[in-house]
Amino acid sequence: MNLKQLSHMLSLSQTTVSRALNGYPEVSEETRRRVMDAAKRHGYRPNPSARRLATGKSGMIGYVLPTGNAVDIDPHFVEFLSGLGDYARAHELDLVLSPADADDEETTYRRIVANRQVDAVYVSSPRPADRRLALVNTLGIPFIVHGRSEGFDFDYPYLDIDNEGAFHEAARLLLQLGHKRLALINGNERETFAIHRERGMRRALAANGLTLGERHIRSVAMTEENGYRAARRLLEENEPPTAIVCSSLIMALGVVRAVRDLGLTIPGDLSLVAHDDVFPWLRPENFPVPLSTTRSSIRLAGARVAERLAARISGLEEGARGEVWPVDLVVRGSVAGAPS
Amino acid sequence: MNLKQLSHMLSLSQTTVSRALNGYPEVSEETRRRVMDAAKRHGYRPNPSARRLATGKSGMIGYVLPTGNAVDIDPHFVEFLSGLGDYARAHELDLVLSPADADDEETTYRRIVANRQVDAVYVSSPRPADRRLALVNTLGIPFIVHGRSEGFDFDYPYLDIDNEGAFHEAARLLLQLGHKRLALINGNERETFAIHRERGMRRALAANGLTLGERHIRSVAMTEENGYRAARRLLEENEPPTAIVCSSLIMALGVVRAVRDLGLTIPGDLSLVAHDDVFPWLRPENFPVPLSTTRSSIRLAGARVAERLAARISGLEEGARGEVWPVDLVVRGSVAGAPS
DNA sequence: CAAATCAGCCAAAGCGCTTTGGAAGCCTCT
DNA sequence: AGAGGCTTCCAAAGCGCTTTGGCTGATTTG
Repeated sequence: MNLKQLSHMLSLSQTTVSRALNGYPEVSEETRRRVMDAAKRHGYRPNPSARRLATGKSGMIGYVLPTGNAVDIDPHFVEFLSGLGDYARAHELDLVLSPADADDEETTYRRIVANRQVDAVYVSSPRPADRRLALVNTLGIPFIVHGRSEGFDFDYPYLDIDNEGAFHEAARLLLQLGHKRLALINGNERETFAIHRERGMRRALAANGLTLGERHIRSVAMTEENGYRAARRLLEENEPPTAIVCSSLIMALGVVRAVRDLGLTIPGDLSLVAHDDVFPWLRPENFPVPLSTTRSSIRLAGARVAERLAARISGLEEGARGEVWPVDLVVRGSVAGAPS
Repeated sequence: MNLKQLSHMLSLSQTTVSRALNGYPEVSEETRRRVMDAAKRHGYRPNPSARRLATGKSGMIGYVLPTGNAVDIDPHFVEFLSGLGDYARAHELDLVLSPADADDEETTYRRIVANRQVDAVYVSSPRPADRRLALVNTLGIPFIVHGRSEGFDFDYPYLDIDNEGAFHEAARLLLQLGHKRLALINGNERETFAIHRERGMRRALAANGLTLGERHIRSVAMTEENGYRAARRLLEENEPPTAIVCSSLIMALGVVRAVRDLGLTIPGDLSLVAHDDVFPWLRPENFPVPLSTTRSSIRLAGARVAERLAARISGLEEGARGEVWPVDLVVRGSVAGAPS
């Protein structure tokens, strides 16, 4: 059932039917009703390919997926996706994943924009002065950044959580408990979120006249193994930290294992706080010692990004609005006063 | 730069240029070379929307993503996706995720097929007599199932691992070590993979004149918490199992925690084997006691599914070919002889 | 009362590609 | 020399939508 057939049944022109369906004003209310009715009854659905060719709009949002042998998509992605899907489902938006060589995403961005394959894109895990942002900004496709970049002379729309504030609060709590030697096990130091977290922690320390020594900060990919290694290195030093803040629950698993291996205890010998993106399959309250966390649901962020993308596509949202979500600090058993 | 302009520059018809580019025989080699050359030089890329409208082919593969508030996409998905991306990138295939209400995926399947949005789809986590299979089979779109279903009167193309064989081997090993009371912590019992695993284990037990009691099998969603709860229930019984086989590494985390909480040890009091889908962020060799596993890379499966989908789209693969991958049994420190 | 306005509809021209149904030119064969 | 067969190209008809530029008849305006 296509437009031609439908308009023929109604003894109307394709023009009128099309306009009736798309809510244009130059069609009488009665006619519109007739058309809408017939369309529903016959299950008419405009062919998206044809519509796309005519309008250039695809009804899909895009994401350039970095891939490669050495590239692992991390599990945060799937939670974000869940949220995105929650919103997209309700609005019949589809998501297009365009796999790209992790070393050359630019070509792929250019392709999907030139081909008008998607109406908008989102960019995630940005770095300072991330070239992808500059690119999508000049390409002129609606976009939203999940996270933030820095060092640009233009503004851009984003959704981020207050990573600096979160880690500032976490560190402040530990300091109040009397800890003097804090350490940070961070994510990839080239990503902005990691920079912000470090900054928040340094700020808290500075306020107490302390600093974060070079040796007390580790930046690694967020795996259990890396968490373990980082923790061992830290804890086997001369003056080991009495508190660790850690950028992910998965790394925290490794930290807990290291602590055990060394015959230490949490929170007796070490206080631990980790960031929790709220995975359904791994919860901080179920750690051997319930884990204190800075918590922010990445899934909710996904839904919000989808919502804003939809708004930008339809012109409801404009400009470079940035949105920063506060982060909860949830205190559980893994923190205690500094050992004397 | 579109076809019209290009053909104009070359003083050729659009027909000829199109045919030259698409490798049709009715064009002289010299002309083809000229055309190819000019196309490359001017960076001509056919507009996919137009091509799609004309041919009905989209160059994309589809996946219907079940969503909903109570629905969690599990982290296996992202690993599978990585593999799929690895292949798709090299072949300029895009992936379309169509979020659907988890209770009604059918509507979405019908939509993407009717709209010709994708050239092929894959279906994952099938259940016995899964309606999605019957649907895509009758809808006539090329597809591949990741996993298997059962109870149909038709065959279908799939890629699966030998879940039954894997768990049979795992159980056999434990039996050889003298264990008599085995337990299974399985995934959702309604999915075929879980059924196969249970079957494999029962077969090994039966060969030794043993059975898997109702109380010694748990089927739950694969989270750390569920692993913990299942293990506690099992281990707090009168005659607790001396060995557990577990369907995922994430649940195994919970099992390990339960064992610790109860003051037991691995492998002294309990031998443990788990299935490992090969996550980069959580490795069995890094468990407190290195974990024995049945191992199969879900990422490689993703790449293979993409490859076969591409083959089916281009007509290179036909029929209902099923492919079953063997699973490695990797023995590490978490298994030992049964306690006396 | 003629002119101007307006609501409501339509025919046709795109969008950029593929594919059908020739046609021209050149050989070969009888 | 004419018929038949290749090779190589082309014009034009789609694919199914949106949108431009009218056209008609009824209503308002000066």
